[in-house]
Amino acid sequence: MKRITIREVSEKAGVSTAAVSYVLNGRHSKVSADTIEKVQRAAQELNYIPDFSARSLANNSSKLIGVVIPQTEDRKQLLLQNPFYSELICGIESQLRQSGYHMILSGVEKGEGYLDTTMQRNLDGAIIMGVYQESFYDDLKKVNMPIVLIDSYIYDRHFHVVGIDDELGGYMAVNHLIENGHTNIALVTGTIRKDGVVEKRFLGYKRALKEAGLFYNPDHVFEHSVTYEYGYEAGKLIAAEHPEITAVFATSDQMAMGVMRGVREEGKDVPEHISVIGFDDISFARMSTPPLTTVDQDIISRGMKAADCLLSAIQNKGKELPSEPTIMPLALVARDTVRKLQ
Amino acid sequence: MKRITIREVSEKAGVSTAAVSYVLNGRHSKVSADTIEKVQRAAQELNYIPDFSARSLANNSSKLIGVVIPQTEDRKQLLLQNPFYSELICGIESQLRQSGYHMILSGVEKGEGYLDTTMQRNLDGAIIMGVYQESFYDDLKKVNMPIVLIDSYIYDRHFHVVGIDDELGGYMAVNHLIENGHTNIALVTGTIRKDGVVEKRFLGYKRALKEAGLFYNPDHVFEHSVTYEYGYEAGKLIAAEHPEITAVFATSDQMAMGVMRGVREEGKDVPEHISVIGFDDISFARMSTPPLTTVDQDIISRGMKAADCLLSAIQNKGKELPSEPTIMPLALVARDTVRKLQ
DNA sequence: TTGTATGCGTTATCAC
DNA sequence: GTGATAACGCATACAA
Repeated sequence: MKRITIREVSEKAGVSTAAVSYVLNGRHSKVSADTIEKVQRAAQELNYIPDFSARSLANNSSKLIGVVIPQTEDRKQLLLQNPFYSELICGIESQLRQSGYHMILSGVEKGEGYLDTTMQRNLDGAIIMGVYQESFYDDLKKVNMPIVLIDSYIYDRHFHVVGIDDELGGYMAVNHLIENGHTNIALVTGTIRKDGVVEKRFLGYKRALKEAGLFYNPDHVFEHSVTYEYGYEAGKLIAAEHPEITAVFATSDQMAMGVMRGVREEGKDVPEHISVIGFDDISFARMSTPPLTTVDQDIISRGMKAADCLLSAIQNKGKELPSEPTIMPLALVARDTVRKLQ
Repeated sequence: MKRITIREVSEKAGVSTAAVSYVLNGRHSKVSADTIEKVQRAAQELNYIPDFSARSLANNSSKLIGVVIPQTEDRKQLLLQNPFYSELICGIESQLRQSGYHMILSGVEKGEGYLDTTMQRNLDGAIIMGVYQESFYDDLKKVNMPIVLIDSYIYDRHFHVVGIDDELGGYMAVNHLIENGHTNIALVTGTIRKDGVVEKRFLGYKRALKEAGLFYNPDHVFEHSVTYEYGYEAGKLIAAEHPEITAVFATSDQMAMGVMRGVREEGKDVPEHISVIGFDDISFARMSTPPLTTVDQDIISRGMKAADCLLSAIQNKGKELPSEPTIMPLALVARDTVRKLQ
C-alpha cells in the first residue's frame, strides 16, 4: 500500500505543504478558513495518514510510551502471568490509545538498562512497574522525560508515583481478621525489602496487632517469594505445625490461594479451621474456592491513573508537576474465606 | 540527555558518516579494518545510540511489531485479564526483544481499523490474536507486511497461522472423560461460530462421542459467552436440573472454574458428583480447587513460535513462506477434577 | 495568510 | 575504500 505524503495532499489541495501541516496540527490561526476546508477534504479523499517516524524526527516527540514490567528470574519472560500486571496494562493501554499514544511493552535486560530503548525510540515518557536496582533509576534520571512509577516508594523529584497506602492496606486486612475474633494471625509474604510495598504491608500488620493489644510473634511471619508455590508451602506448615494460628494474611492473592491449598492438603479447611485474607483483588480472587476475602485495589483504575499522570506531565513539559505521590483508594472485600470466631 | 548523532561519531573517528553507517550495520566489505576499528571505538566512547525514527524514515523499516489483542465489549479495555492472552504476550515479547524488535501492544477500535496504526508506525509486521470482522482482515491484506494470526482458521496466503488442532483437543478432552467411564457429558462453551476455535472443539466433542458409540444430545450443550460467569450459570443448571450428567467439558479453563463453582453451589461436588475438564491450561488451572484437569496447549511456546514465524517472514521478505499453518502440540494434563466412574 | 527552504538522523547513491 | 550528498516525510522559521 503506497504511502500518501503531505506533499501529495498539498498538491491536491493546491496549497503548500506548510499549510497542510498547519491545518493538520490545528494551527488554525495561521491559515484561512478556505484553506482549512480544502486541505481537510484533500486529506480525507487521499486517506492521508501521517508518518510518525518523520514526525518524531522533526518534533522530537514520538507519541510512544515505554511500559516496563518485571521479568521472571529464570527465563527472560515478562511477569505478565501475574494478573496484577496484566490488569495494570489494561488500564494504561486504554488511556494511552484514547489520547493517540502507543505503548511499547517490554521487560528490561539485566545488564543493558533501559536507556538504549529510551533513546532509540525517542520515548515521550515511561511507566515503570516493580522495583529494580539503583542503577536502573539512575539511568532513568538521565533521560529527560516524564516517568511514572508504580509499586515503588522511591520519592524523587524525577519521578511521579501512583501508589496505594500499603501500610493501611495491611492494617485493614489484619484488622478485619481481628474484628472477626482472630488473635493468632500469621503473615505470609514475599521478601520484605526496605522501602518495598511488602514492608509497608508488614508494618500495617504489626500496627493492627499492636492497636488490638496483641503480641507480635516473629515465628508467625512466613517470608519468601511472592508465588502460589510458596503460599502452598506456608499453608502446609501453618496447618501442620501451628495449631494456634487461626488466620493468615497473605500479601498477595496468589499467595493466599496457595495458602488455602496447603491448608487443605493438611486436612484442614478454609475458613472452618483457618481464615485467609489476600491482597490486590485480582480477577481470579472471586473465582477461587471459596471466593477469597481480600483487600481490593482497583488495579485497572490505577493503571489508568498512571497513564493520565504521565500524559499530563508530558503536556505540561517544563512546568513541575506536584511531586506528591497519587494515592489510590483501598477497599476491603469480604467474601468467604474469613470466619467469625465463636 | 543529549543525543549523540552519527555525525559526531564520524568526526571523532575522523571518517565520513557513511563509513560509520557501514560499520555499524555490518557492511564490513565496504570498509577497511582500520576504519572499523576507529569507528567502533568512537561509537563506544561516545556511547552512541542510533535513532530508530531516523532509521525508519530512511529504511522504511521500524523494528516495530504490532501486537493486537481483543478488547472487552463494554469498556474499551484489552482482554488481558484473560491469562491466555497474557501468556501469549509473554512468549511473543521475549522472542521479539531478543531479536532487537519492540512490540506495540494495543487493542483495535471498532470503527477505525488497524490500518492507521500500521501506517503511522511503519510496522514491520503484526501478530493478531482473536477473531475479528471481515473488513479488518481486508485492511490487513492491503498493507504489505507479514502477519501472523493466532486463534484463527482463516487460511489465506496473506497470513501465517500459528494454531493448535482444536478439534483434536476437544476430542482428547471428551475421550479422557469417556475413558473414565462417563457417558453423559455436557459441553459448556462460548458461542459456536463458523470456523472459530470453539466450533472445532465442539466437533471434537461430537467425534469422541460418536466413536464411543454414545448419543449426541443437543440438550447437553450449554453455549453462551467465554466467561467465568457463564460457566457458573451452566454449572448450576447442570447440577440442579440434569442429574444424568456426570461430566462436563468446558472449552476454556475459566469457564471450567465457573462450572465448578456453580456445581458446588447446588450442593454437589467436583469430582465426586460431577467431573470437569477444561481447555488451555492457563497458569491458574493448577491453582484451582481442586486442581483442574485440562487440555494443555503450551501457550507461551505458542507465543514464541508466532514471533519466530513473523521474524523469519520479515527476514525472508519477498520469498514466500510455506502457507501451511504451524500446529502446536497438545497434551492432556490429568489433575483432580475427573473421577473414574465405578 | 501563504509558500519556500531547511533541519531532524540515517541510509543509499554516487562519484572519487 | 571513501566521502559528499540526496533522499525519507514532516514541521517550522522566515521571507514574501
